[in-house]
Amino acid sequence: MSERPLLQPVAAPFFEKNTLELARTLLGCLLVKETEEGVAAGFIVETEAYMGAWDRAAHSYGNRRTKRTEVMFQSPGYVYTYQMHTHCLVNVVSGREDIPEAILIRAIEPYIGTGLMFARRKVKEVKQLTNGPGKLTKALGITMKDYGRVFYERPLFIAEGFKPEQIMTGPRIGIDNTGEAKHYPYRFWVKDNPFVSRR
DNA sequence: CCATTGATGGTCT
DNA sequence: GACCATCAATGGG
Repeated sequence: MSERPLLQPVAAPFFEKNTLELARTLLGCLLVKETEEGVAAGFIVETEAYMGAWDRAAHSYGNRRTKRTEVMFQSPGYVYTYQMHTHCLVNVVSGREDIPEAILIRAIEPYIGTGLMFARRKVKEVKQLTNGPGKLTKALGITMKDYGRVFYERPLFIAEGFKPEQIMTGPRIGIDNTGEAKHYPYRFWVKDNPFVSRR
């Protein structure tokens, strides 16, 4: 009998894809966080691509390099966390080194550690646990301390999941003041999944 | 069910 | 001091 752990991180080359392709590929994959409290994981069901230097909605627009965006210039697979108001949001760094692209994880479907998620979120309905980018980080225990980790190693990693039947595409959420970029169809989600943040 | 609004704190100029 | 890749509470249909 195999004693291999149930959840195994993907290998680093998994992230070596065109950013828009990776944003689609991440749908259905597991996002896993291991802490002292236990393991929590969910299937990614909604993502948004941020296309770096020429995308006005990206933090790295114009190759802007600051303490916050620094990790976006790393090789693909790095963890980019940043704070929005009182919430921590998590991104997968994409694009080769010095190409500052990233993919925001906007929603997951709880799979493992639902009890732990409820303890962290204090909501009543399962749906409310992880149907938004600030909600899922709190449910999984992802914080600014995860900035600069890599998604192909523990304790915060991507693992294989399911293959979505149908993927939907549309404009990104909450980026009204970015001119042309507002209309780019860089948001991806699993069709009819109840945990997608908006329909 | 949906739309609106106020609270919120770190980052960057 | 402005700007947000948000959330939860509220009030109406």
